[in-house]
Amino acid sequence: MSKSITLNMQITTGDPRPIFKQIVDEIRIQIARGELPVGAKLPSVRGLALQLMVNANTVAKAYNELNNQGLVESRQGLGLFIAPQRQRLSDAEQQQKLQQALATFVNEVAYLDYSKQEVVAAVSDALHRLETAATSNGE
Amino acid sequence: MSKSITLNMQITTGDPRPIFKQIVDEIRIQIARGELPVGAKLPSVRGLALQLMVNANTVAKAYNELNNQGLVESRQGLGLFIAPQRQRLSDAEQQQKLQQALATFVNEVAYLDYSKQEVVAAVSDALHRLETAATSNGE
Amino acid sequence: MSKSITLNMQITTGDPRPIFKQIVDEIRIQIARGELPVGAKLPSVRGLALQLMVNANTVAKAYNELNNQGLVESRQGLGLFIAPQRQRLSDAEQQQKLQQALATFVNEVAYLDYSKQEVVAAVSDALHRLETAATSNGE
Amino acid sequence: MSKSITLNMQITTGDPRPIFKQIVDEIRIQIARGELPVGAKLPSVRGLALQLMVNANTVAKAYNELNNQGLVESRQGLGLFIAPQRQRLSDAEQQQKLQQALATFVNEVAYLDYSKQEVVAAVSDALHRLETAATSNGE
DNA sequence: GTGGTCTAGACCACT
DNA sequence: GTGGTCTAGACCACA
Repeated sequence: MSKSITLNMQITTGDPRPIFKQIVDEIRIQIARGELPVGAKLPSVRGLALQLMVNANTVAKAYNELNNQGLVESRQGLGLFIAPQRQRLSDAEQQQKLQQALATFVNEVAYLDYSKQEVVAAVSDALHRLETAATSNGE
Repeated sequence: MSKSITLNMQITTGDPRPIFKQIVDEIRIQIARGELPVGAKLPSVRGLALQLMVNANTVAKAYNELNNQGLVESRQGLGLFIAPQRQRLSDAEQQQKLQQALATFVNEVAYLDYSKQEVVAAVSDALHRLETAATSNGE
Repeated sequence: MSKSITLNMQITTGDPRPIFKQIVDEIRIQIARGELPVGAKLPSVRGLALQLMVNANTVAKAYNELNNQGLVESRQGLGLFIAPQRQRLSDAEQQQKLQQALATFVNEVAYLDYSKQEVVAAVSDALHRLETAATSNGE
Repeated sequence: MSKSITLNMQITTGDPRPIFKQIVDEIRIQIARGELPVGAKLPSVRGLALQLMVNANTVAKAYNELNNQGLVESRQGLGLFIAPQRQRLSDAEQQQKLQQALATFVNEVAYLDYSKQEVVAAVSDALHRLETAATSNGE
């Protein structure tokens, strides 16, 4: 029996994203960072639901989403496991996702009293914080 | 009687933003760019609803939002007008909006296969395009 | 206000497919046949749930699936609409789906006492029946 | 004591079929091909479980299924043996199995961009490959 | 024990 | 009224 990884994450109630999306995003990021190695077993639906104090269906929905995206694969009766890489998103899709996120962001920020430089700097900062977060709490 | 400005915009159905938000954003941006001068009269709710082919309630909601934010002001029985500048958003509020948008953006982009540099460059580009768009189609 | 199309379909309890999958498949087939024209409005979640005597969440799950696959797009507060075509599945994906279905089928049939000819004839028949079903009840 | 045959097979994790079904199918096919002669002794539950690296209960379930279908028979304390032919499935049952498999297959393929001819050809191919596979690796 | 499906009923944002 | 999300609790197939 292979033991599940423990996910360290938590739900933010102030977050505009629905709970299941927060879970999806967090796991996706941890996979991208390499914190969740291929073949690792995710916590059980019920287990993660308990940990996050969320309904099991909500976790199941998140897991289902990850499954659809090919990031994770379920083995019947055993659980969910991090899937081997294979091209997870085509270049075109990635490009589209980026443009999409970019548009939303710019629309949200355009009318604020910040100069282009200030905004770019803020983005750079935020990305930097994200990268270093991995090393600081990962171990 | 002062004639209403004609708003130069259109609704995108593929857009993840709700319709009323698209309207709010567009007007906000046009104000920020100076395309809508202080004191200018906005189209009537019904007029804009017709022009954009959306429900009148939706336009009303957008106008209401703009009113709450102090960007426009209603004069009894006359319509909505672009409000004079005065500090429209406190520094704290601006800061919060930026952080909020930043978080959403980063969450959306983190797991894509782009380097920090690429993302920052893309943001810079997008902001640049926005600025120059103002001068090119503004007149 | 655009009126919804009425879907003529029904849930089969003997079917090994879960209910939501039956709904997805049926709508997918009707789209493929051209019975549901681009831009047509699907029945509301609650409406179809009533019609099929199924829980609303189940219909919602089916609609969600169709949405993910890009066959349908939701307009906030208005409903679900048949999406314009754009390449819905890459050739490689289609090929893979076919091979997948083929494998399952062959595995199910291989040990039965039918000759290759009989099986092929049966498949041909089944496909033929499917095609003609469109014209007979579609109008 | 008669020595068990060694089964020539392996479990595929990507396969949508549950593991026990993969075992059942594989053995069924090998019987149909005549690779497993009547009276031959199957590996023990534990033995096959070890070989395939799956849970013993899973193998037991597969064996149980084969037993129910009359393809194998257990001799008290000796093990499982390939049963003599006698009519293993009634015509009606065979017919039903075929129709069932057909329906699933057609539902899966109907909305793909393949012509009837292409699908039929693909089926014919797949069946052909199956038959020839028997002679090539059977010895 | 695992995930997957379904029901019932509630709340929310948007139109 | 529309879809989307969440909770609670049930049942099923699989390992």
